[in-house]
Formats: sequence, C-alpha cells, structure tokens
Amino acid sequence: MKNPIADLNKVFDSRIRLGVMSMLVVNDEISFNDLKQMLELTDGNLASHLNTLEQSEFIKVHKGFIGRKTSTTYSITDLGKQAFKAHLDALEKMIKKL
Amino acid sequence: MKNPIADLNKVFDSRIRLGVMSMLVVNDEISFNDLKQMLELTDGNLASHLNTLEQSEFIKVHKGFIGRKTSTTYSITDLGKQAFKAHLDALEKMIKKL
DNA sequence: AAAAGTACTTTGTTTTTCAAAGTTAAATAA
DNA sequence: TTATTTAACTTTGAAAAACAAAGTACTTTT
Repeated sequence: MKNPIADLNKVFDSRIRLGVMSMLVVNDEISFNDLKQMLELTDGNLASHLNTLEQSEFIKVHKGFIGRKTSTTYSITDLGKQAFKAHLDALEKMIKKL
Repeated sequence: MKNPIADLNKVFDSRIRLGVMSMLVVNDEISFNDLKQMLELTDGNLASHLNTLEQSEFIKVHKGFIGRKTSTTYSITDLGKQAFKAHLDALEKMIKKL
C-alpha cells in the first residue's frame, strides 16, 4: 500500500485556489472582479491566492481594457492545466474505490 | 452562476482528513498505527486530525485489543459517510465541466 | 529490569488564511 | 473642476491551522 495523499498538490489544498482553477479550466479568461464575486472573497484574500497561483506559474495575468476602463483578467497556463489534471487524477484514484 | 466552492465541507479541506476518510470508506476499521504509517504522519499530527473528525462525529473510535496488546481502531459513522459523499459530490459538480 | 510499542496530550513554533485599511490610477458624477 | 467611485492591488496584523517534538501512561517484549 502506498500513501494515498502523497500525489495531491499542496497548492490545491486550498478550496479557493481549487475554485479559481476549476473556473479557469472552463473559461479562457476571467476578470478579477468576476472571480471575487463568484467566490465571495475580499480583494486582499483573492489577490493573495491569485498570487500563489501565479508564483506556481499555474495562471497568467492580462492587464487590459474594456473600452477605456482597466480590466485585469486571468487565464490558466499549460503547466496549470497539467498540474490541475494531475491533482484531480490523484484525488480520483484516492476515492475511486467507492 | 453560483459560488462553486460553497458546498465543499471545511472539515475535508485538509488533505490528511481527506485521506483518513477515503481510507475509512473502504475499510471497516483501521488502526491508529496503520493510519499513521499509510499517511506518514507523526503521532501528534494524526491524533489531532482524528480528533477533529471525531468532534464532527464523522468517525468513531474503538479501544480494543489484539491478543493482549492494546489496539485503537477507527471507523466511519453514517454521518461521516453522508458528509463525505456530499463533499465528493460538490467536488465533482465543481469540476465536472471537464 | 530495561527497552520498546501504542496511543495519546501538551507545548510551542511555523505556516496559512484572512479581513481591514491603505494605495494608485482611471472614470464618472456633481 | 473637484469629489466620488471603481478596479486591483499591497501592507499590516490577527486568528486559525498544521505540525514536530517531547512528555506521559500503560503494556509487552527482551
């Protein structure tokens, strides 16, 4: 028998980062504001979790405009997709016995 | 759209408690020692996570003997099964879009 | 009798999480 | 034009969670 939790990715232990990733897997781009509203977070809290994901190079930030209004959006990277998939696979393996 | 992480259970945010539950779903009883070895934890760390699960009434403890040697085992409760299943359902719903 | 195993509890540190307030810059309203 | 609002942060500090290490009590093996 081997340790069932060893293959889980520490970065995705957080429900918030898990939520961000699950949203970015199905949406090419999501704005800071949309993430904030969907996940019901304070600015600071969201910003710091996004920062963790960025440091891991699992997401990318795009500073742009909607009309002439600034708009920051985020997207998942290839590395992010891989890591997230690996995490879900590990999760599934852990609980598949059901 | 609704908050995708709202239905996740806080108790199962922890990888360790997730691991314990996933083991107890498929095994009627597991000893303290087996959990410790499988999950590669120190005594104190495991004990405190088991305590959290016990407080939530998701697991039950059984103090018994193997021969004349003490042996503490743990099992999942009905409430625990329910809660764990609900958590997995929420997780699945969150990532099903894949 | 000494050493080792089981199942903890206690203590204290480190890490993580989070809210609140402050910041900068642009946009809109008065 | 001044004031207010919105977006997207950063900083600060507090609270909570995780964790290792050491201590405890009891038993068993050597």
